[in-house]
Amino acid sequence: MKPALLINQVVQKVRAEGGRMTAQRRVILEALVAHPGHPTADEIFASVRRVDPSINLSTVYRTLRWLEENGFVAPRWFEDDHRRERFDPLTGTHTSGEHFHFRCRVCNRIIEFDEPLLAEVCAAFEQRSGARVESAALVLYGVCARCR
Amino acid sequence: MKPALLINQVVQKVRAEGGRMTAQRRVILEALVAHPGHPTADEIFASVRRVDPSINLSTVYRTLRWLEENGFVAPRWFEDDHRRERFDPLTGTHTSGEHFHFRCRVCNRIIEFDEPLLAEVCAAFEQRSGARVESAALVLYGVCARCR
DNA sequence: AAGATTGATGCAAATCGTTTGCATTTAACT
DNA sequence: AGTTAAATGCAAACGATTTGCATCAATCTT
Ligand SMILES: [Mn+2]
Ligand SMILES: [Mn+2]
Ligand SMILES: [Zn+2]
Ligand SMILES: [Zn+2]
Repeated sequence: MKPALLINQVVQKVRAEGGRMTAQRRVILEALVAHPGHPTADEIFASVRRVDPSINLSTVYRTLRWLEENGFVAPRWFEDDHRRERFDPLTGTHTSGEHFHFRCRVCNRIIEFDEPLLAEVCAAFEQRSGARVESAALVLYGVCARCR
Repeated sequence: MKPALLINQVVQKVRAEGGRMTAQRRVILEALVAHPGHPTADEIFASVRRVDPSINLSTVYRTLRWLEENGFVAPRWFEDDHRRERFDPLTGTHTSGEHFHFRCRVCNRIIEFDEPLLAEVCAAFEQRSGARVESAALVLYGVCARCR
């Protein structure tokens, strides 16, 4: 999905809800999709401020929450600063399905990956425990290829 | 590892560091190992308060941090209240190695499990990406057998 | 056993990321 | 252009955790 398409989708959803497409929402959305990796609210805030210096951090949060509730971004937490929420635009290669993350302890880069084996892990647990597994969060930590 | 043994180990480590084994530390440690699941700081606080009503929450935190730094408990976060830290006493069946968690969305129970397949998931990612994987956090979410 | 030493405690205040209430602005409808 | 209510900016509140500091008490010294 191209960024432009994403914006159109968002416009559509906003209208469908009787909402309004404001300049702030547009700018935040652009900053989000332009951002590599998984930015925090204040990374987006800093980025957006360069375009519109009068924008407020609470607007950034409100917009991100709205995007989250409407399935455009997913919230993520990683063990090192587990307290700071990160936002994962569901617009890249991994749009639709689940995907997983590797975080480099040296450069903090996050690498996304998919892994069919994980479905088997879930299936094995379901069978063993009798539970129904609905979603899975997997984060690997280590040192990325570049940092070795 | 039996709770009593754990306490001895802690005493040993405390002394080795020139620290002091206080009544508070003992009570907190007992509350922690007695607690099923993965308690939060204020669950432990509440539990400890019944034994020693004059104990302070900051003492609970300081003790938990010390236990964490010394490898007696591991910090955990789960997606629903991701902001509240939970403490995992490394004293049960899964003491030494990594283990993983399933969290029931209905009763919030946490089930621990181990899964050899996960080593393969890591190996596959290492090979594909050139990264070195040092640890993995996997949490499954769904509905447990009891709640279905 | 009493005193000295200093690590740990209790308390209150600070911190930090995020949320909320409210007066004001403004997008979208008429 | 005028009306309506959704969204904004601002400041204050929030909740979990941390910190500074005076006091207490576990362990060491005598
Ligand atoms: Mn991602
Ligand atoms: Mn556990
Ligand atoms: Zn790296
Ligand atoms: Zn359940």
